[in-house]
Amino acid sequence: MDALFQYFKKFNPLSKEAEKAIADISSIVTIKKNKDLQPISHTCKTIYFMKKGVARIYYFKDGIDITERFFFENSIIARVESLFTGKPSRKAIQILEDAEIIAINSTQLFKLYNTYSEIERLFRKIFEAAYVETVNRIEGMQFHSAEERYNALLIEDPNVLMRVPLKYVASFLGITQVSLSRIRGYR
Amino acid sequence: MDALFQYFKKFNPLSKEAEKAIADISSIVTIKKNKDLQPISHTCKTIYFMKKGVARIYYFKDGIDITERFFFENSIIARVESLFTGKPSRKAIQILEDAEIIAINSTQLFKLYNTYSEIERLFRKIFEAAYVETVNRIEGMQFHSAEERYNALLIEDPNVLMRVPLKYVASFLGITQVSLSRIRGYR
DNA sequence: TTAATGATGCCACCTTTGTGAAGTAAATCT
DNA sequence: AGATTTACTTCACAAAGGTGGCATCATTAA
Repeated sequence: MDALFQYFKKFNPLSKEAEKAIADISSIVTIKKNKDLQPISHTCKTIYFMKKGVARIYYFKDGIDITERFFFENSIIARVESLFTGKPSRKAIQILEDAEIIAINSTQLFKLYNTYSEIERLFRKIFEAAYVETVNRIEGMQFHSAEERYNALLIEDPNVLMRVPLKYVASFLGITQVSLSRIRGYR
Repeated sequence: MDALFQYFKKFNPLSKEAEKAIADISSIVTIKKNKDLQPISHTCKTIYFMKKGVARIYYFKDGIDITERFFFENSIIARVESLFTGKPSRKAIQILEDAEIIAINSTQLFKLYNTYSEIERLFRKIFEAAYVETVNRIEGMQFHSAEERYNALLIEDPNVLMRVPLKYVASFLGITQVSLSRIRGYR
């Protein structure tokens, strides 16, 4: 649980009581490669913290598997389009490397917001930062060729290319596996 | 100011005092078409509410003007990648139709978060909703042809095509003006 | 260990989109 | 109103990326 509180400190330090309140509504999940942590069409009621392992959020568009994004150690995993709307998600979370994950019950967490405004503030800041990342990603997608997007990934997040099958990387970049292979071939 | 509080009600109703506190740090701006409400490379310290008019966020990539998104009546305008990080923004806000805008001083607003947790909650919810919209937009960009993206825009946000010059729509869709013209030609 | 499956790379061919150039229409400015 | 700029469209050509097929190598399962 310590890794989680260390992570929180970067956003908003918590009192001991607040940490305990979060610990009380959390549990540790270990899950094997290729399993779905959460399946498609379930409503997201859990916020996850990746202690160890790799995961991705994916969905199907016209029958094709598309990766929305990847998650590595020390990051928060959530399908926000379900978590914040209460609607079922069309997306699933899949484990790509045997993982150890902390699961926080979001229904209870949101109740804690009423008692501990420091917790509400913490998660406000966490999701503000995630929002900024997402806005920046749109910029990357809007006017760059596949090759430029690949090279950017190579520099900014080499983890992805070392720990994740290329077929998932391709759809993440918005291209087919063939195009990705072609681009990598340019060397 | 009333339009703003009406808008807030959809997210988190405020007490009269909280409304007054926000009114005290806000001002009304009227600004003409084609003017920049905020220029590139300024750090964003204002959250805007569009009462009347149209605006866009844009930036330059390799010397080319790219539109990130549009804003119409009854929406919050902010360059979050600057607002939430304190860094200067590479983006500007430009007015596309004579506008009447409410400007909220964000430095003072963030201070109000300490006194009025209802205000912190309100803006948490506003930006959570904006975050969800942004995540959904990535989905639209990841695996659709330019023609599909155009048709989706035609259905979901016809305002854009009726009130905004096509050259701005093109870069918003991630294509050139020539491609957009070609697609529209298919009729 | 062998079979089966999955991941990757590569080829030929075709479709979509970008580029540069040019023309027309509409808006804006004295 | 006339001049100038801006918006939009079109064309011919080039480049990028998708499709279907197939070969190879690595991983997993029996």
